[in-house]
Amino acid sequence: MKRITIRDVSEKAGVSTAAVSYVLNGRLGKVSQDTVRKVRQAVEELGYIPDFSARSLASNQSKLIGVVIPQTEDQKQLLLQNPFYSELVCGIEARLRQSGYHMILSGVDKGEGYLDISMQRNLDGAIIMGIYQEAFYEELKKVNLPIVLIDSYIHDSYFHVVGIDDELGGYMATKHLIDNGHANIALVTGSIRKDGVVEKRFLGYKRALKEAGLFYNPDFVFEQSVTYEYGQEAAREIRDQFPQITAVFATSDMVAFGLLSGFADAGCSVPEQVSVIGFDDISMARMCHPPLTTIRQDIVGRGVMAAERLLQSIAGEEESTHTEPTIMPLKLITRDTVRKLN
Amino acid sequence: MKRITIRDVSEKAGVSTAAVSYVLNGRLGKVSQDTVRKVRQAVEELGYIPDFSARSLASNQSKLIGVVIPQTEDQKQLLLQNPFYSELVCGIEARLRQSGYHMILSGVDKGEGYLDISMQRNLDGAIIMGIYQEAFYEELKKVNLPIVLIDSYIHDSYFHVVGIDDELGGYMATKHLIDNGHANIALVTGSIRKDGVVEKRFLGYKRALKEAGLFYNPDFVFEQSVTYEYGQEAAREIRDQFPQITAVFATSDMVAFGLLSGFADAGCSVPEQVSVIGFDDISMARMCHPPLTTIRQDIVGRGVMAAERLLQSIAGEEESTHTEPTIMPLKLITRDTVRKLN
DNA sequence: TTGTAAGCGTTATCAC
DNA sequence: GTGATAACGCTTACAA
Repeated sequence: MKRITIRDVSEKAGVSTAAVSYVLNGRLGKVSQDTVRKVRQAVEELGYIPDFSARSLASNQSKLIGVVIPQTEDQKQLLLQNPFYSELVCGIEARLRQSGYHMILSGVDKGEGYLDISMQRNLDGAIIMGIYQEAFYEELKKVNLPIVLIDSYIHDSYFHVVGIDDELGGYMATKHLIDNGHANIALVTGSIRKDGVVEKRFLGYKRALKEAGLFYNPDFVFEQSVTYEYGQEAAREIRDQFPQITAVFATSDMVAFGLLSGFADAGCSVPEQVSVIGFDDISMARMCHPPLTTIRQDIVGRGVMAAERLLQSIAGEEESTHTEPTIMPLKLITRDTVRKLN
Repeated sequence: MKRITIRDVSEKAGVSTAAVSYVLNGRLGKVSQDTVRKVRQAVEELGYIPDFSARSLASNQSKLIGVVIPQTEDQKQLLLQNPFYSELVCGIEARLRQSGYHMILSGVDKGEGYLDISMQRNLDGAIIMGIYQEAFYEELKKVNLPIVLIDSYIHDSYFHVVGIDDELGGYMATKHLIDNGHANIALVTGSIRKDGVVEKRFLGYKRALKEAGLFYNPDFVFEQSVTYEYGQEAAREIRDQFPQITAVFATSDMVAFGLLSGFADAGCSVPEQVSVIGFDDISMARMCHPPLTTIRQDIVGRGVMAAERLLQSIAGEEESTHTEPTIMPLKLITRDTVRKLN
């Protein structure tokens, strides 16, 4: 298919290439109504499709957004199998497409940074999920690109952040358990890293405990990885070693599923013998058995919001809220895995 | 960050831009060892990063691959929440990145075609998942781009296809049920469209029945949509209207999950009172309760293979197998949802 | 308002 | 081998 260029259009319309470019870019103040009409018609008849590479080269804007998601531990694959990330991506893509942007979805190889791809592709912005080394963020700043961070508590006004109040979420979950009469509450979680989302949820857990006058028992926190398998394992441990535990807060739904399965295998029924509450409300949460009580964050909405903020930033609409993180709401979703005691 | 261009490099190295370009593109036959060394050093010192937009403009290759996945019915969001697609995407991305390609992930809006984006971005190739109208494929051909189709039984040698033997899969699933003593076997599925994967699975179902000398009862096929909700609904109907049914083959794991839940709600236990077999073996299949017996297709592997074939095609390594679909293997995964009768 | 033309960073074609 | 230099398709001063 031979490419139709702006020159072809200009000839057909009997105007200059500049005029065509103006019309195409909506700078309608610079051209007459008549020209607009002629150009539009020529574009239509010729089936003209602009070349974004050329546009990017000339104007330094690519309409391309980089979206980075974490990878599996072996660095071989994206963590897209984790519904949390795929839902986020759904939201992002939907919003971006709506504004004529496209998304380059990728992981970032260990060691290698993101500088290369962002320069190579002339990205207009980026959305970064997950947590990385300090150096990674430093490098990002050098590119001087609008960037939205998701899941990061980095304290740097350079970055836009779309987050949730993880501490509150942890508190809400634990409180719900307490409100239902539970006192011996375990926490099952991925590794608690300083300033990570998990730490915040952990803090919320402790706050709820404290507020209720309950003893915080470090033995009740099971910390390893955010996987289904670890949930299973933790369930086994809990049953074997701490029969007094009547409820557990999993800091991610994925882990909660593992718990459900682990408890079932141990012949311990949920919620009759042990209650479980998750975090995230991924779509699977309502599909598992029994349906999971959890703290919902509107993940897709968060993706949309991230894209939204990025787009705003690109458009230069840096409001006063520029540096303040956007905090998305949280909601307790009561389903069938928490039982009221007594 | 000021951009370092090939010109800066050429000056620093004391050679022409052409020489630099040669070195960068590995046309080492055209330059002396000495030049290569000088260029490499200058690139290193300057931290040169090529501009793919310029490269794309000049050479018509973008190192960009379009990946299309279906959207939700309201056309608002990608169907990435469906683990089948997200796993596929994982495989594709991993393989592409390994070869220095990037992926633009998008849906395609109804009515609108894919011609625009492929021309705009100068895509080097595309991987299309899902099934579309005939016209969509015709349009794709016009772009004259290597294309790999997943999940399509389009009979057109223009396209590369990476598929599975859906008919065989349907047969395997049904046969497994029959081998376990079941005779009244329901089929729960999305809509059976001519030449769609679902139809093939349906055909396999019938073949297994026939081969076993079993009566094919149209009342036993529940055809609507590939969703969890429909699975639930179908379970209810089956229980209410056809108590004689002892096993059901769901043409997708997602539907099978719905069945599991629906049966449980109806107080009908799986596999004691009714057996269920799914299709796909998405990662959730081993996580649900009870773990799902299903037909596994290596979804990630299929994504890798799709990318692989696309890359080959781009490199011009059209082997004799060019036009023949690549068929990925299928495997019965026996877990806990099928019970042996008697 | 409109058109001309100079880039943007590469690649690729030629002479040398 | 090497180095000018003309594309590639578009945007954008600047001039008319």
